[in-house]
Amino acid sequence: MTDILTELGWRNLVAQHTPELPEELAKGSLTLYCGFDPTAPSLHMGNLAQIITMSRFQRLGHTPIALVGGATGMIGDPSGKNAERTLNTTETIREWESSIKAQLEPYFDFSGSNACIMSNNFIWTESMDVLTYLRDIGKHFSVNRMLDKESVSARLNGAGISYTEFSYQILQSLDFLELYRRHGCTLQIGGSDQWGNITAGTDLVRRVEGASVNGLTTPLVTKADGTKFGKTESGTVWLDPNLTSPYSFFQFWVNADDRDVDKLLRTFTYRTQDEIEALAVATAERPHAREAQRTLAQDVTTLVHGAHAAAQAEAAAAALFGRGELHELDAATLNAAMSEAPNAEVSLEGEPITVSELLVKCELVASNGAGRRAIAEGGVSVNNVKVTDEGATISAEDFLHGQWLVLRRGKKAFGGIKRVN
RNA sequence: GGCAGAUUGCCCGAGCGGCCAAUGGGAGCGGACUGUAAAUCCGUCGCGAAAGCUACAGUGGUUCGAACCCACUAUCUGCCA
Repeated sequence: MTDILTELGWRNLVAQHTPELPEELAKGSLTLYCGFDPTAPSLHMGNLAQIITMSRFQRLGHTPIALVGGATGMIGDPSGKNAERTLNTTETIREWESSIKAQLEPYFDFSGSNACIMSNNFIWTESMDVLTYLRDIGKHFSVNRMLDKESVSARLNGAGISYTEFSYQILQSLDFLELYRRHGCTLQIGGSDQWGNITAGTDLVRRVEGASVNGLTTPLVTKADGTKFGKTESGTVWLDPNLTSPYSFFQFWVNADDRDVDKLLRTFTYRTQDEIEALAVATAERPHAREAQRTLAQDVTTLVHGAHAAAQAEAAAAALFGRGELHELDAATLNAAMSEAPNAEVSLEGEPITVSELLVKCELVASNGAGRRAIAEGGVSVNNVKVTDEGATISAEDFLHGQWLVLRRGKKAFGGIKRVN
């Protein structure tokens, strides 16, 4: 069986690890954890990278603990933030907590000898009193060392930091200690921005329990063009299908830059080294075929949204971007494809409706004026036929199979208009 | 606490009584070129079909007329305590 460090190594997924980690791993399977704070209603791409990393450990026999940060999420991690965060209300956090817990579950195996454990740091912090916190935990932290952490020092030289956020590293360290005591957890993983918090935890466990525990971080996923990974023009790419549709999710991966696709395959898929190297060759030799991007999109969409949704998203993309005539699509395929794309319903009664109004309806443009402009620029087509008249209207005959109108803006943005009468 | 300065459209940043919906850059969007890529070039970029409307931190004022002048409020930044 491959060992995990070799596996993570060829995938370029190791940024840093504690020196004793290889030795510890050589002894056999261990229990590890990664925390997910409820700072939003859904997890996103950055979290997915950690989830997958953890599941790679589980596949190789280690026991993962998925920790929901019900407590830490109430404090706010200063790492990577240049200003104090606004605290969310307790009710909001409790809500996000449960949706994130549900979101994490499908990625892990909850049976067998190394079944995944779900936990929540709220369990051990909720009833802890201030004096216990200060005497039993706080006593082990040197403020001098806390100030040295990058996440804190950056803020001291900038916008400042509240005592609340300053304490974040203590709470996260407490998690490691509790998980060590409760489940024998000896490894924490996270993104490279978590290194400071992780080592704070290994220090605490050493001081309190005299035990040697480890940390490992993965490199932050970056993009070749310097923009932030996991974002599109319309914002964060979420794992929740209600926030980011499976179609958009699929498109996000299909559109990956050639320069990034190899790294993304290594990070986000379970493909073997041979497969990924073959895809890199394919990209170099036949870039227009986009085999690597297609594989990536297919794999990750299947992982997150299931095989059915992935197939639908791909079929929709094939229908919309394909060379084939839209008129030749059968009703079922068309219906499936259109349901995936942003769509709106329209009634043909009353005033004839203009194409630019329809563009607004399915949110392809921000305003009527922008719609007319887009048409004037030659960037709009209905059923793959370019619209030339700014004031163009549509009629019953335009609807494919009597029910769908395929709106396209530019090359990549599609929208469906469904006739309801 | 005192003194000085700042606050402009998604972001940065000009404008400093009429010619300002506001120069420039970035992002975004469209087109050409392509491979649902990158780079490049061109165009576009408050709302409205238009008349016009809403905007230059907020509120009030001066003026025929204000993003620009005045007062107060809020926030931020320096300098002095």
